[in-house]
Amino acid sequence: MVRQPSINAQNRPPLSIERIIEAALHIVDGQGLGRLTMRRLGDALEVEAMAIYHHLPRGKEQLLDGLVAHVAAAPADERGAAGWRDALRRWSVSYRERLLAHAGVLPLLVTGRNPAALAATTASLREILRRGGIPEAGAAVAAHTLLGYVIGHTALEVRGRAPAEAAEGPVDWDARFTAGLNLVLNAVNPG
Amino acid sequence: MVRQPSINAQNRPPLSIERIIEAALHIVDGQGLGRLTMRRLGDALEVEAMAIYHHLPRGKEQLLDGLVAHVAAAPADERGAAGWRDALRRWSVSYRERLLAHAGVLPLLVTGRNPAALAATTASLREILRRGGIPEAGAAVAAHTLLGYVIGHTALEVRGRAPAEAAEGPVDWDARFTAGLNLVLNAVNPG
DNA sequence: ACCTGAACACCGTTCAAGT
DNA sequence: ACCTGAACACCGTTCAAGT
Repeated sequence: MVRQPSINAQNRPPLSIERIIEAALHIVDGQGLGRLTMRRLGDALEVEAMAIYHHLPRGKEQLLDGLVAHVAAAPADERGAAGWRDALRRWSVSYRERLLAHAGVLPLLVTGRNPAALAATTASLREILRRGGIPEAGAAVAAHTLLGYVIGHTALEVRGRAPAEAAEGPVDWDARFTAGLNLVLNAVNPG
Repeated sequence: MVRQPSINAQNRPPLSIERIIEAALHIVDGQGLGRLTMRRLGDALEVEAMAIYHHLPRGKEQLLDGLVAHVAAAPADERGAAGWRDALRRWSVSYRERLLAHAGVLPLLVTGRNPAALAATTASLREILRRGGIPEAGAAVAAHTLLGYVIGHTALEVRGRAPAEAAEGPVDWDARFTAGLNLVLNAVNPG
């Protein structure tokens, strides 16, 4: 008699850290961070939850670290920038877009978790500033000021898009971000 | 025979929302957000966990909303400010101090949760700007730019204070914050 | 090497009951 | 009115076992 392997086991791509992170991000984007559980993640991957531990020995902590790395550390897009000032602008715009696209992981970003991921982000900003000839001390301040603004303003947007911004009417958040970005870019690089 | 009420029930201050929030904040500050559970909170209040629901019918959601309100919405200290520009500075410094003192609730701040709390915060900033004679449109941008910077930079600090900021040596975060704040304040109010 | 199944110690929350 | 105790449906994780 020919062996008949179990239906689910055949021709399935093997589990990998990449596929796990991808599936987790999909759950967070679609249902929120609170609904990301190991069991649900296992379901999404058509696997028992416990199989995940074989690839992420540190369990859920490692999973969340991976989400932070995936969202925060990937290089922001600055293609086609006209000079380094424009590169700063494009970098900020595309970094904000990614944060908004994965707003569910924002709470993980403001934790001590995975500090290396954000170090990589600031490093890429400092590289742009270095190209502009900004001295090292000023570049360190400029990078944190700009990144701080982008992250903080995005956080305000996430809260502001929720109902009941009593103080003012509905806000055009894209325009608001751009206006603030202009102020910060001018401050970081006057003249 | 004289009635003997149970030992625990006598002369205990009755549970109140204020005492509950206070105890919850104490747990978060001391042990982190992840260790704030209804059962542990009950222990801290010398009460069964289920008693808390009598005061917070919406349960843990309402508890977290209360933490956000307590940390984010309280007015920042600007006493003794020499003019409104100095008031903006003092406001920012004291708001950052409070965020750092309760860094464990930062993740709750970057959620859609309790948007009214942050609306109150921006309103207090706009009041200072109004006193400075800044026109309404500019004040709206300035308030979000400044608050965005303060929140975002504080988030960077929380991550940066964790080990392994590979790119640069140990950072003087107080000085870094002040330097960036100077840039932003200048941008928000040139001249 | 990779995955499963049962088990353990926890969660948040409901609900009937006590005082 | 305020709190308790038992119960329910879930968690993350360990560990022995399967293939």
